[in-house]
Amino acid sequence: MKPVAALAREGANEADPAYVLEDQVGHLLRRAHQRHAAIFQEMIGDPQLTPLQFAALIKLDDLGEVSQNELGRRTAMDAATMQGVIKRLLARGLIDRKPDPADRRRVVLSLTDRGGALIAAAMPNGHAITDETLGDLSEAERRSFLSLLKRLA
Amino acid sequence: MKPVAALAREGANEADPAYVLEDQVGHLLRRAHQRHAAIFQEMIGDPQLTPLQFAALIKLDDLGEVSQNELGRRTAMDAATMQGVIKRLLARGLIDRKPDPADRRRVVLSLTDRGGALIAAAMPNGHAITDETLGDLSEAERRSFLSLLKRLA
DNA sequence: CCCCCATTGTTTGTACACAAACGAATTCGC
DNA sequence: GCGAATTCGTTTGTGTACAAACAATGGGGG
Repeated sequence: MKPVAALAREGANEADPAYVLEDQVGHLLRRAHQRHAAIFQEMIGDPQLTPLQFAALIKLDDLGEVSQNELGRRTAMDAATMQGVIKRLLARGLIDRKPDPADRRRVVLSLTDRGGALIAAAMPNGHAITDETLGDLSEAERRSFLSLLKRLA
Repeated sequence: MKPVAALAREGANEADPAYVLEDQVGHLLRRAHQRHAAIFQEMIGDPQLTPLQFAALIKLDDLGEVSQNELGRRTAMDAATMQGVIKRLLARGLIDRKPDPADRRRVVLSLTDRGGALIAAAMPNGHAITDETLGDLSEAERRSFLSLLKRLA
């Protein structure tokens, strides 16, 4: 069968643009994200630590004590995803968890000493990962790219 | 405990840059990708069709008959991920699958009529999704962003 | 011709990602 | 106060994403 894309280009409406997978934002975002994840895993220094876990630890360090949902909002993870991340961080003793006396629905999360030590050690790697991900872009290109990317995110 | 980030800023090395999660490429890529996935699901027109499945169908239409691994390479999916995608497309009767007579390790994939009809119907939505994802960027900004993003992917 | 090596597709295990539904607790409107 | 709506954390189910190990097949070099 002849490609639909080709048929469309021959069809009545000559304005039908071709759909080239490699040019679609979604596909490019997915690939760039994949590449970043690979770089992260290679450079973060702790094979068990994932990008989401690192993000959660960083934000926890930033905020001090927070509830689980609040931390999820700050790191752009939904509540169900947060479950798994928190479970694994607890299992490794990187965070603590206690009930909130003022609101019995909530749990309060905080960084343990181990967690603090881990992010202190990993933070330079985090910068290196960002640098490596940006690849061969110049300083001006990096600023421009990040500023545009922020408007999409 | 005081944030490690703050400690670093007070520490011996004043050049230690702050690690602001919201400014990291990885985090922004992840959020942009999430947003795109949400837009895709809302606008593609078929609630069952995912971005990966659509990409596989498009590439299959493009290439005609291909092996599973080859299709995976062209769509940036690894072999294990491809398994699941192919299984679901087969279950919906959107693609066909037959052994390659010339190489008994391979299976040859091809689009069914149903699959062809689906992508013909969905392709305009695909363009609309790309447009929506790019949001309020101007034409010049879109070109610039896509060109930079390609260099990262 | 045969052994080594690469490739193909599969399975298993771990980790995101989100919808949907849930019970429990809190807050808000009146 | 008090009933409705909201929020919190959890579970289940589906779908990426990839490492690692596997059997079967194919190709190439000696």
